[in-house]
Amino acid sequence: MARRTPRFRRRTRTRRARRAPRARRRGAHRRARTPEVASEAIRAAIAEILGEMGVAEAEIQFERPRDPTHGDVATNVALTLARSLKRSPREIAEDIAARLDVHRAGVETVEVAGPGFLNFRFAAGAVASAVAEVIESDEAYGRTDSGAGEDVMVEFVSANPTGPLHLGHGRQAALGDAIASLLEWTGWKVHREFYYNDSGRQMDLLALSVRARYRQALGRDDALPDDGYQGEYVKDVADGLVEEVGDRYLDDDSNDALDAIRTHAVRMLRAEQDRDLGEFRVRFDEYFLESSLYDGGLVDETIQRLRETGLVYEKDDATWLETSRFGDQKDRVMVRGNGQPTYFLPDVAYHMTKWERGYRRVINVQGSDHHGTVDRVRAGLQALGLPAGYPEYVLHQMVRVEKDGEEVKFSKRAGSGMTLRELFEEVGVDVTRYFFQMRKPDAHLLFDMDMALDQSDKNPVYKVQYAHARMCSIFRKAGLEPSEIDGAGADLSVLRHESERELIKELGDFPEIVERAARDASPHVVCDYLEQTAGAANSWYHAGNPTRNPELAVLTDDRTLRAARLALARAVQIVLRNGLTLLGIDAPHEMIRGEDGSDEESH
RNA sequence: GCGCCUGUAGCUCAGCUGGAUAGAGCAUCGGCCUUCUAAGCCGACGGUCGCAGGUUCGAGUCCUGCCAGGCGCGCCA
Repeated sequence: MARRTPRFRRRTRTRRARRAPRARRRGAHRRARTPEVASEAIRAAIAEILGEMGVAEAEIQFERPRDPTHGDVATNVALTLARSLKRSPREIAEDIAARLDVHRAGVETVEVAGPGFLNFRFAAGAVASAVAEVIESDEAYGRTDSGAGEDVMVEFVSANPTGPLHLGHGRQAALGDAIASLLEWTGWKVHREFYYNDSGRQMDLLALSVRARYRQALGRDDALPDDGYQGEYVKDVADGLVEEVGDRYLDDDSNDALDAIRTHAVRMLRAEQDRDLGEFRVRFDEYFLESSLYDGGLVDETIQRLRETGLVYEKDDATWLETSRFGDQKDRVMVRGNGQPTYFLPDVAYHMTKWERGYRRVINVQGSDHHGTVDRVRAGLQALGLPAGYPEYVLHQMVRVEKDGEEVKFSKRAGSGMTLRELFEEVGVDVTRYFFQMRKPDAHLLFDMDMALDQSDKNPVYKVQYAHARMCSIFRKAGLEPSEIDGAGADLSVLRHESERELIKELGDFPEIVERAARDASPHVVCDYLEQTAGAANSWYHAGNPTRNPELAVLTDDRTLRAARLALARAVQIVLRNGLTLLGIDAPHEMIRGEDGSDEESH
């Protein structure tokens, strides 16, 4: 299936990004920014009042209260000033509220609440302006330019070509791709890279395993090596070899023959991984081969450069690097007693190329079982003069699959855990991607097959997709293409029902959600947001049931309301679509229930 | 033994640089179909935030110690 996600190459500067300097934007808002203009007016008014009260400088933070009765936006500035002013926060808040010119601050009401919060409520028109902004920005809504076009590399998956991709790789593929997209959406120029460990002992073991299966396939009684690869796929690779070369290597134990077998195996397995990743809709800009480091002399060059630092020493026949000087728990061997380099050395050489290729920011997405290598690699790079925190790491915990309350463990084909393909063929690519993204990387992931196979709104993926499809169904009913709804002539201030206000404020949150998710490399933030927004959209949609509640229906006879509500539906559809697109998940115009558990969608 | 991650409702999880009565989904229970698709909506029930101290006007969030689980501690990758 081709990746339907449009690729936006141009970088867009939103109006908001242009208006607010980056530093202030980061600290200024907590949960929301709706609507920006209004918050800025309040900020200015409060700053002036604080000046009158003798406060030279104070950070005025806004947040969107969880409870709608607390208004549209609130600030805790009185609480933060309590200590320095030696007055109770409540008293300070009362003072500010009394001095505030409500009209000039652009709000309808201000209230002091709780321990000293100032709660503001906007006029309906101010809230609704977010709808116009969403529609106007369309595919660019949610994009910002805080990355300023700088280069960043995201390295992920990086599986050895020794077998099919398993679920850990799948989580990494989904996470890495989403993190890369988040960076693109926030103005970074992203390079997606996959590093292949195609040298070393595991490759030898693979070649020996294939050779054994190859000879078995030709009727010879041969045994797998002790630590050999057990999966069925090794037999497929061996069968492929038989097809290609017949019995050429049946009695040939030479290194040349083994090299040829290894090359064949790597080619086949890489092709299989590429197929799996392609169907999983993950693409890379570059595949970097470990073997190229050796071929290009970079491993030798790296050890040479390390020696020049004076941090290298010989002990027990091996060559060591003083990585403990840079925070590693102990020094590490670079070259073994037998003259072979350990994995550490090409790892350092590889990461050095990232720096030398110009990437001043690199994010490595890896399984947390590799966290032991983090300090080591960083130490090696620091020895060569690179900065201490380079590269950044996103380490994700393991995946567990449960079906009917029981853990699913085995895959005959892989000889171990379930493969990525087995999973997404059963539940669909959209569901698999979403489930891998909906938990923070730090957390263990329980993949609930029962929920994944459910095709109702209980399944969070479908809940979001249904909400999107519902908006599209309104457009169809109205006889309009989505793009025909531009909201231009609509009087949005008529959107004053509580469910509408809440929904609009949700939509206004999206750009900040994307910023935050990108900053924290946390796609799950987007998932949570989409589920919440989809829930608000579904509530609004159902509240407007034309039979039971005709006064809230979108397609009402009142032309003004109809135009405004169509615009809102359009804004909802845009935000849900943008969020899903960002996560690499389809935003179908119509949901069609599949017979076999796989979802079919029409567009 | 040392290091990293995790511990929040029956289950799966949010909770961003400490801020208002700790939130969501699932499950359970109770309402609601002449529909812009009920593949749904509305409501209720449910929590000593692992434990014990500390910092603070204020702690799920920060600090210390302990307990439990996962992962890692190789001249393996």
